[in-house]
Amino acid sequence: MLKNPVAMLQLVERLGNLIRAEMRRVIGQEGLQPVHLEAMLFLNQANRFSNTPQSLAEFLGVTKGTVSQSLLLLDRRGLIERYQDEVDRRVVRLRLSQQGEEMLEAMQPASLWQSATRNISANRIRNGVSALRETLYMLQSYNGARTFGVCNTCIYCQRKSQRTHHCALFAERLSGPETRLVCREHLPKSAT
Amino acid sequence: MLKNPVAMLQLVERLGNLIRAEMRRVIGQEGLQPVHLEAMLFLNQANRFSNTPQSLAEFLGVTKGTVSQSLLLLDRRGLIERYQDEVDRRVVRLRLSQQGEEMLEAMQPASLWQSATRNISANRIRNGVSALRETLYMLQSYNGARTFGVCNTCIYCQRKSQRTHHCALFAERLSGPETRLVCREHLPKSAT
DNA sequence: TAAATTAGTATCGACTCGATACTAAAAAGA
DNA sequence: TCTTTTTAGTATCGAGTCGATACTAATTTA
Repeated sequence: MLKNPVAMLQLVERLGNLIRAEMRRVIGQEGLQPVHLEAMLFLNQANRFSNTPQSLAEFLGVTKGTVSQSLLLLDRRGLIERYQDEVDRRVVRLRLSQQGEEMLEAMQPASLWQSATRNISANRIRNGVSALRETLYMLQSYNGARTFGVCNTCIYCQRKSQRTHHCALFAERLSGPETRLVCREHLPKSAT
Repeated sequence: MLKNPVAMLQLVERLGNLIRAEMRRVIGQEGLQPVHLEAMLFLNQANRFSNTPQSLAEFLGVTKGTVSQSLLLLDRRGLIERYQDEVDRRVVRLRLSQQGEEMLEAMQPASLWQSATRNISANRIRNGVSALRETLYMLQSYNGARTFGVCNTCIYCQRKSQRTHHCALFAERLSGPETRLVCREHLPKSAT
């Protein structure tokens, strides 16, 4: 029964709630809810294998019915675009609209956080990030949730040359910028 | 433009959402929502100066009208008790009922987290906790939010003897167990 | 003693969220 | 090849959150 892990849990919980409250404050002026901002942040980061309602539902941890409703609203507001997949005509692809990108750009959700962490030593932050990341992977592996990481931490990612990569799962070539997007099939290298 | 603080923000955000989703899963079986569990956890920790609807609203970051609705529900379910303050008859005092305490006890919200952090070195966790705590204090000071800490990190807390403490703000004696509860008037010693 | 502040409640409308039921396309089996 | 099953997504319903607004009652201030 260690005390520090519990302290870390409570801190993460509290910080998460504060971030959420701040989100509500900022995005409430647009008539949106926190989950809408999270959806937009996800779509801004998701690679071409992961930009679907199903994937978003898994990321947010809600049912596909729920996510369908939120997407309806984002669509009505003109913040996202939906289009049918070419090969599998069941799946819907999602992307931020011009307007959605501009809203995200104007919001700068991380700016407050940047100043809040200004005086913390790089070393402590590095340690914190590493502890949090490992906890995240463990938690996700427990309940079989996806990790939604980027390619360079993924077991399927193979570096072909200086600037071309290859995904062994989808058997497709990846451009440099693509390897910095998050993927629903991500499997962390460090998974033991 | 440092990268690591942003990584830490995203990790906290993601972990916060996972915790929230897990909360929803666990407490949903009782027909409750995450915010109800958070309210109960707060009431389980709040000292006698802080167990009011107003204080809970500030902790949760919602309006008093919203919190009033949630308290109505918790009351209907018999999970909390409400009683009038003796001296100021406007204020309502809150406490967990027997049933509420038992539910919280049975839930063990931290158990998953405990095992997820098992293999992380104590040193990295300590660093993480310290970085997160400082970030939390900074964020709270920015928007004038309360810190809701415990007495031994509070500027008003004076140690009188081995086991008696004194609060300089309320000018009252504090028992040992009381100094381990959270207070809405908490002011961190380290505040610069 | 009157005015202002404070703690809390009530009501409304937009939205989340899970549950359930549905459609349509693709995959698996016979 | 022709079902049967699985998968991706949508529609609808009910309980609840949440902010906004309007209200009551007790306390504090002027």
